Amino acid sequence: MIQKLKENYSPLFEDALLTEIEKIGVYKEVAEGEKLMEIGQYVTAMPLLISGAIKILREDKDGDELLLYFLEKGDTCAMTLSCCLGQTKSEIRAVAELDTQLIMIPINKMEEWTGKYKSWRNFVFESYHSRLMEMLDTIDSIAFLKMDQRLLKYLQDKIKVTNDDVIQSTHQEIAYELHTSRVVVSRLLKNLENLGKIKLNRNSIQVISI
Amino acid sequence: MIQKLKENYSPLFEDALLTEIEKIGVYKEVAEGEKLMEIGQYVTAMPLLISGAIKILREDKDGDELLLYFLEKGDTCAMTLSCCLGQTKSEIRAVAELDTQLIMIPINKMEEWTGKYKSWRNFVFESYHSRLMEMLDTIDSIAFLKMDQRLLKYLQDKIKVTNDDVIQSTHQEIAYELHTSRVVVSRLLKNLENLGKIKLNRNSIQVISI
DNA sequence: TGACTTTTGTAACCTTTGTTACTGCCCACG
DNA sequence: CGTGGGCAGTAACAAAGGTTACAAAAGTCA
Repeated sequence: MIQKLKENYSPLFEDALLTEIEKIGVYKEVAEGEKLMEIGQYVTAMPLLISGAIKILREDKDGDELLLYFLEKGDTCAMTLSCCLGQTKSEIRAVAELDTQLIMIPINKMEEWTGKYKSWRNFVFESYHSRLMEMLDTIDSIAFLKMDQRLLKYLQDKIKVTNDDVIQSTHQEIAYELHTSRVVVSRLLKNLENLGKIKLNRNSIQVISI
Repeated sequence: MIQKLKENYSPLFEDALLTEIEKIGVYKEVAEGEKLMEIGQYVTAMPLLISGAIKILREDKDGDELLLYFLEKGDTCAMTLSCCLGQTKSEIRAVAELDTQLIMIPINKMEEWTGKYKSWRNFVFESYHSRLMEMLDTIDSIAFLKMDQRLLKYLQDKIKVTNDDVIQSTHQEIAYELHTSRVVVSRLLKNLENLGKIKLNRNSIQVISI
């Protein structure tokens, strides 16, 4: 664990902090598709990502979903931070997008470390900053873009995060994450295929050039 | 200034911090409609709101606007915080919604105070939390609600922030903030009037019951 | 193989939202 | 007092996206 920790967080954290993380943090692996956090659940630990990716989803009262953003290695979940400190319930759902390795830090260390370690403080602020920027980006997409543009952006984000130009998703799954209907996604994907930007197959989409 | 500061932040901040703020902070008044921050501008100070309200707007590359949320007394701007620490440019526009009193803190104090004062740290985290929650709320609105619901929510937020059930806005101004067209706003407002929820007048909307 | 399920393609239609165009109204100001 | 500019009402139309329905293709499994 300490090995992987250092690979990802070593220039960032001072040694004393790394040692503390090693002592207190709990190493965990989650498989693709596994749920890490559900809406309304109490938050007891915050994750530091070592590898893989986690998608963060929002849901409204009718059960309609929307993908907010992805977390990748070196990231942590600002929502979790936020909820920890406020002792409130989670506002989001977190699902592993890939097989993921992470270290869980119990929340009671949060307050202590933010006082004690400057590097931790910077990390936490940096995380908040990143997440705010990602939320802004999400808002830009849903407010200013039409569905075809949003879909394109979705495909781009997906291949970036999985590092694979073949996307293993059904149209229905994409529709959920963009909060639209399967028929609309199929329609727009077919357009993209006709433009030669993608190649459609059952359960997968090969991205050619977008 | 110290008077007003204490009224709003006294239970929150320890005395030593209040004294520092008094020494270093710059008291400022901005009139309704005045611009406090423009997109792309560098951030050199963060505001602590004493009274009034500030609206935070996002703009896309075509100049289309969207209202993100309001800041009120006791609030500070997490975007500013965020930008300060990262030394980056502002991603948002800030405009006074009402006549507003605030104290500007130079950003170089940020890092120092977050290390030194626990109460400041909590305040900053609390601010990030609030702003993240407001961003989530904004996302919910634009992703899950139809325009009529969004308009209703807009009117509710507006009367809450101004503490006045008469809204002094033109349909065009509302259209900008919701990122839609004037005709659509007029249409939906007329519906609300027919339902007896509001009374329309030139340059103002009287909210009766929503 | 054959029955069944899941996924995708597509047409037809509806609703919501955006656009254009024109009208009348109110108000400020010369 | 009249005229010009900003504001609001409305109709007619266009475009985007959502819904329903159905069929075909692909996979699954007994």
